Amino acid sequence: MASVKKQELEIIRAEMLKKVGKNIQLIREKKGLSQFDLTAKMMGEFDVTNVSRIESGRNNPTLFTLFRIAEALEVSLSKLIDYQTPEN
Amino acid sequence: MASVKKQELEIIRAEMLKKVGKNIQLIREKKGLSQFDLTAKMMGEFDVTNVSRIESGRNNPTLFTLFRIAEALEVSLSKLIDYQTPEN
DNA sequence: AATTGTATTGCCATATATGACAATAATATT
DNA sequence: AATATTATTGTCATATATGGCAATACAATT
Repeated sequence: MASVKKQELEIIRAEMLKKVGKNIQLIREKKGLSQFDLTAKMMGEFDVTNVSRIESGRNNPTLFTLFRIAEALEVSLSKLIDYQTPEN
Repeated sequence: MASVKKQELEIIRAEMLKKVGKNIQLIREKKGLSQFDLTAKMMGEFDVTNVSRIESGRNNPTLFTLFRIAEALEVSLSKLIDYQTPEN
């Protein structure tokens, strides 16, 4: 596993971030919340621009950020990042 | 929720990180792997010292780091960070 | 006690997530 | 079309996760 090429790793990373981001966006929209609404429900401060960047896979959020988003969306952390590596 | 005090937020964060870290450690040990073994199974490079810091809750790992750990431990991401906010 | 494997801690450098704000784009809604 | 709401993108500053390495601590075994 550690032998994955750097280029390849970047692709895996991008794909995963995009997938989880999309999932977050889906859950948010299902709840009828705007990105701003979400930040308003989050514990502590969170800038709305970062929601956009996370949902589009541009940012690689920290566990604590994911935790706060999950809380605000009233779903479990597991549900939020529900992701399985695609089978080959 | 955004009205949580900064001090309080810090406590919630620390508690969550510690819990998830313990969970990771538990899964790793159940698989009979040392921290070093884990890094060896991870995609790309990962420094062993950071495993220690994550497991003890000192670090706030990124989603991609959690993803790589999950892969190496052969569990789903959801399982890895399986965490529920304690009921009041 | 000595050795060996494992884990923790400290330090520094680099990369990047986030805060903050402005500008632009995209999407309703009227 | 005009306006309002929402989302995206850019830039800069700050905080911190990670890479890398050394030193120390801890645990188990002999």
